[in-house]
Amino acid sequence: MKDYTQILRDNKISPSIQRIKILEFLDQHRTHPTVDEIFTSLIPVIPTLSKMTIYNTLKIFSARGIIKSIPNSENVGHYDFNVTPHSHFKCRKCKKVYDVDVKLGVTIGKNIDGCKVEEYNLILEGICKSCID
Amino acid sequence: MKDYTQILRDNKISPSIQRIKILEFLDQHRTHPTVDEIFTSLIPVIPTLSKMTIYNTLKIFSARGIIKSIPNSENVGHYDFNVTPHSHFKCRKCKKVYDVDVKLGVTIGKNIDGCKVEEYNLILEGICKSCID
DNA sequence: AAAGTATTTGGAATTGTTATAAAAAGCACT
DNA sequence: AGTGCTTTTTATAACAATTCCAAATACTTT
Repeated sequence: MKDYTQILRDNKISPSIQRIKILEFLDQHRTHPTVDEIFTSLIPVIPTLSKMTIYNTLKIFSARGIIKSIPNSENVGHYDFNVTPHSHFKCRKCKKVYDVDVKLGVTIGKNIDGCKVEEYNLILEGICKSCID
Repeated sequence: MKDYTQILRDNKISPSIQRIKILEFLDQHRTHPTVDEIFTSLIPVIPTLSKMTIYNTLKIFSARGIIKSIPNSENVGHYDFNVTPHSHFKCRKCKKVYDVDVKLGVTIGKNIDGCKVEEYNLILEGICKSCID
């Protein structure tokens, strides 16, 4: 079990129970949860939890680079504990999202067409292994 | 000037004035407009236009592959007339979005980890050429 | 012209997010 | 332990994007 309190302290974020639980949840659910999913999962643990706290917390975490929000086409925020460069494959059948590693013609920090790349997000869509069979 | 009526007919979509104008607008504004932007631009042209029509139309166009919606992190739909494989670079300073061409380790139709890739969206973020200077 | 189908429209409902201000919790100091 | 101060959480209201729905309009076919 990771020391989430320490992760927060390392990032100069005071480790409230809410923040610890949200971080723990994101670490243990790498399915890119939404605010709503986090809320319904944690409300039994912290019965007074408000969605506002989750929004605030996720914003702080993102700003500190502990997590990142991932772009999508459904107009709902999705969050990822995994901040190391990687890509996502979304299955159009089962709707699951997989982490994949794809070679890119760019790297963080490098330039392209004179533009400095600080981050990238690659989202692949199609039919996943288990749905093809 | 392109024949938007014909494009619609080719895709078995009956060419109403609303649909023609929306398609024309997307073709002539490659800045990935939102529903709101389309609405405020077209309301002088079609004074009775409703946003609902735009939502409907964009959904039909996307389903037919005439346009595509592009993923983002702001929870607002953005649409692109350009459906050929290409990537986007978003400047964190001026907020402009540029079309860029980046080499990918995947291609549409090919497989990765046993998954069939039907589409990809690569969004780069950073500082653009003109903002670096 | 009439009937039937497709499209558009306006308004209400829903959903995700943000703003705000009060309540609660945490902390330092005596 | 109690007072003041700051931070965090909470509930409520406001807001924005989207969807739902039913009526109105336009378009076809006869």
